[in-house]
Amino acid sequence: MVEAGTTAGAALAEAGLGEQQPGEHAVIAARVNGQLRDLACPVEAGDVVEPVEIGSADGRAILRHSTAHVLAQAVQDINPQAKLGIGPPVEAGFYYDFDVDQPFEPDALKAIEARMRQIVKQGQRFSRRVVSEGEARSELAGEPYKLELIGLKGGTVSADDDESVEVGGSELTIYDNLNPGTGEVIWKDLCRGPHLPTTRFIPAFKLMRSGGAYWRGSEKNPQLQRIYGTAWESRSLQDEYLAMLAEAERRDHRKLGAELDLFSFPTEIGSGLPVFHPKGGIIRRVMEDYSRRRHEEAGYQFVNTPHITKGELFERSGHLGFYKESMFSPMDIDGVDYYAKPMNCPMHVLIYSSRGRSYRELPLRLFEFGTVYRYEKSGVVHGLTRARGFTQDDSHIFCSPEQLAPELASLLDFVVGLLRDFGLTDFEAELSTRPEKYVGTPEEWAEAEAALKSALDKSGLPYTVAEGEGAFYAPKIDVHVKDAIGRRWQLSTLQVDFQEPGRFGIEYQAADGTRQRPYMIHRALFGSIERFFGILLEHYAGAFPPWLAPVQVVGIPIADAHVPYLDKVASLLRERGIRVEVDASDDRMQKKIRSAQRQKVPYMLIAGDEDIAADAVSFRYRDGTQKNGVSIEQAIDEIVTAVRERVQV
RNA sequence: GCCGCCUUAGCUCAGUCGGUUAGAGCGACGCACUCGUAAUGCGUAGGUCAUCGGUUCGAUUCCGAUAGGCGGCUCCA
Repeated sequence: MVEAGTTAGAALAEAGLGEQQPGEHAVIAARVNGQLRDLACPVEAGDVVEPVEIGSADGRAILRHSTAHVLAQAVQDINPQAKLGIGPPVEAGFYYDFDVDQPFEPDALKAIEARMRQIVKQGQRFSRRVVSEGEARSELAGEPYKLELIGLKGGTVSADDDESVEVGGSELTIYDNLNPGTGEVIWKDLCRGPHLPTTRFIPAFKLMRSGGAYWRGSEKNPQLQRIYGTAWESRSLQDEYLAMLAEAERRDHRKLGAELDLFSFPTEIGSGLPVFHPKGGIIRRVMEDYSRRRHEEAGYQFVNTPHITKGELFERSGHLGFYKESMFSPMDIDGVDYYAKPMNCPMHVLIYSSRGRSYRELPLRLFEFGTVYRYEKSGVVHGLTRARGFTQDDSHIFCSPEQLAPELASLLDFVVGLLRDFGLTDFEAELSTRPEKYVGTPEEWAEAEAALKSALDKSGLPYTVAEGEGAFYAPKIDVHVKDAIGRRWQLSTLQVDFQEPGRFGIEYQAADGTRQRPYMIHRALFGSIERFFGILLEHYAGAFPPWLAPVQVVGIPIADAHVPYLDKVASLLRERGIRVEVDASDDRMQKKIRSAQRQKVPYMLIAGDEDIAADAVSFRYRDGTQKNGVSIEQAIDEIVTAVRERVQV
């Protein structure tokens, strides 16, 4: 509670709430009656004023937003012709869009960054000024995009849009950047604010990259040039962030895939169409085998369907109506259009309807590793995570209405259990509910959403609700995982479908003799095998746990004479199902260790005279530790157990 | 699909302001060495400088198109 006639900053200072000096813990803004405000904002008697530290979520957003202004000023300094788009804070940074004649080149970013450092050093003051629409229009006459935003104000711009940082408040405001000595206006921008007190409050920032971006996010609009940057409350936190990015680059599955000889994308085959090499093939086969076994145990029945089909099938399912753009062009077979399938579900529905079905058969769970082809636009193809041909671990479950809730609950349990077995531990779910455009009745939706929600509640998974984000035919649960370096990936999806059973007119005969329409649940667990493979590869940085490692053991002889002994150990391991190689090349032993280490082989078994004399081997693990003189029997047991238990070592 | 950048040996990368024999390291192969926990030495092979077209006396180098890749945007049923 404060007195009248002062500012938020002064009120906080008087109350001894935080340091208003540049630095890692600086108070850089205030929350006045719950609203974020500049420290220079006047306050009234009775207002509740709270400090906003630069390191808080709000504080970082303000820091990054202010840094975006510094970027824009620097760009216009260097190129006065540049027109301003928008410049909001985003996750871990900020961007600013510009309309420029020449796109930015890497060297240009360096020059802009240098100019930004000068501006930061100068300590320009951010000063807020309320303007009328007419004033704003005349002051910003040279900024066509800003004028467009002014025209939109109160129209389509919602508080969630990036554009709201320019015009999101209840009144139009311009922020002037003032010379700290003379008070002269150096630069100005239409902006909602709030901002840092001065540019000196920016402790660390860096420009990251540039690229094209459609004005207001629509490909119908002209393309602007966007510059991305990041900013942090301290140099060390920025360094940490940059180190995380470097680590992500080190783990890039496209890079590891080539280094470890797992898969490739031959140009001759086509963009987005991977081939798996023997080592990648082993990992993939182990993944599939394990998944297959678990599905069998859970009561799934395995089916197989072809890769191409008459267009009629996808007309009936609705895909050709809604998703034709994402399908490969048809091929003409005897005068009929055939398509590569983008989804497996219509074929599974046909298996269901191949004969009459009884309620006694439900829930009927059909499962297939079904390869699908989707025409992804050329600019979006990305390694294994966004391919044009990939294999879904796809399942469709047909059940009666009363089976829906329990089936969903056990499905969710099954999904998470299997993901855990692959070493993922951090899950989050998202429930997407009825969108504006939907099919079916509100009652059906409410029932399905309630079933999904109760499944989530039972699972104990943390989840968020995404209102209106469901597919037009179904609400859904998406399961997200966090990987070893904290990145979130969307994997599994569960959808309750009202649409397709009706389109195909499928039925079952109920206990009372009536014909009923089953519910259908779509469920992909890995999503796509390829994508999941890529995610696991990055999660483990290529160092797969023994059960998944393509080569589980490498035998390394001290000298050639020890090769036969290791061959004998290897054949014992092979009998136990272990994938083992003996390195009989004429490299020196140190080199062999280095090679095995670089291939991220979980176990190196080394043998020389001492080991042979003791009927033993010596372990070297991936972390460089060693265990010498282990009896052959114990060594085999240790390895076999680790593989069976699916532990990481 | 759109904007920008890139493509030289299996991989990572030098290099050529347009000039005749395009280099290195790693990897592969061969020979010697027979070694106790992350690179032994020597040698050999390997390139239509992505593809096609243009400019030029001459193009890996400059220009254009195509393919593929990378970073963004849009998209991701």
